Amino acid sequence: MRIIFMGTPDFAVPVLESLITKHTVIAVYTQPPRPAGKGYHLTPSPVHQKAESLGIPVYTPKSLKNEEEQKKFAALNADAAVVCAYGLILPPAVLNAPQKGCINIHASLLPRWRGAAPVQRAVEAGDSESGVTIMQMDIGLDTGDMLLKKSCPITPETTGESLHDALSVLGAELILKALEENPQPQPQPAQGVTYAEKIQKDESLLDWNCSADQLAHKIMAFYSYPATFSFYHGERVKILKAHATPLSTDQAPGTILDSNLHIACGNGTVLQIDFLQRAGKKALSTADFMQSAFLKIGEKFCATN
RNA sequence: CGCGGGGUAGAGCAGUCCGGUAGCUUGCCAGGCUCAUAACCUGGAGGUCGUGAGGUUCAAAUCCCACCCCCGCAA
Repeated sequence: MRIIFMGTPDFAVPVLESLITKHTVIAVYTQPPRPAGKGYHLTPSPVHQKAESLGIPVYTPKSLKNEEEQKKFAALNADAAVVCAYGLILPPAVLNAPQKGCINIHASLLPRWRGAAPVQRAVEAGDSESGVTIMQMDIGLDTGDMLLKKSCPITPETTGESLHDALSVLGAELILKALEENPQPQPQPAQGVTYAEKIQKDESLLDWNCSADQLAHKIMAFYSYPATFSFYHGERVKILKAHATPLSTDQAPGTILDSNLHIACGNGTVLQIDFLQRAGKKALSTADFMQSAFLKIGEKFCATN
């Protein structure tokens, strides 16, 4: 089939790679290059870079709301458009242009976690499974009829990053299957709808009054990006990985209980930090980190500097 | 030219301002002791101090120059 691919971040790259093995990708739509990285240089998106290296024409409109872009899109005369974490809203004129419409790869088991950050929200909520849904796009936010679905377990070791990578691969497989098998579209259930809000910057700051379970979920969900953090003697420390323990304590939340970095949390629960990083330093395991005398037992992490 | 921190033993760091024997903690090896709450004692191995037959100097981890790499913020 002649396919237009629309995607932007790393997550979408395996999907593009997968598509070109069975189909003709006639154009790639992606977000315009943005300033990024230490030098603040304009950086093309991961999908942009991959498409260029594959010699596929790349389009980077700021919006698809104007008629001119919509005509350009329609003129490509595609059989279908595959959309994966593109980052722009598709107006009806675009949704209806390809013969088979626009097909979306969404990183959750819909209708749970519609929206921007389904991967992190699933881990943060402590879900025991996540997955990928292939759906026929309609005007709503991730409300289209479902074509295929496949689940993937979430364990205490699952991070936002590891789930992201797993679902990315899963999505790349499923989209081929969907295009090949033409499954019957099924409406999403009305029950069980939740929305995955975009991750806000201030969410990364840990509140030690939460339970160890909640904190562990959030810490793992936010790894490796944007990563959670706390303050210790005014210095910013990223808490990268942790797990809840069955222990309990009467120490104040945030207190460092021992050299294994057991930390007192809300309601006397205890969290163990496994992986952390000082500002400007490398990320270290707890064992390595504690070789320096930086953190002292009995002192505490704070939510402010 | 967005702002900033860093590269010294396997790991984590001090030393750099103010040049003068390469230090600390931990890990590792050997021996001792016989121990809970990071066990302890003694001994030992282990380093081109990111790179440059660079510059300055009697002397450079330290001062100057160029380059490479890692990371925090911000996006």
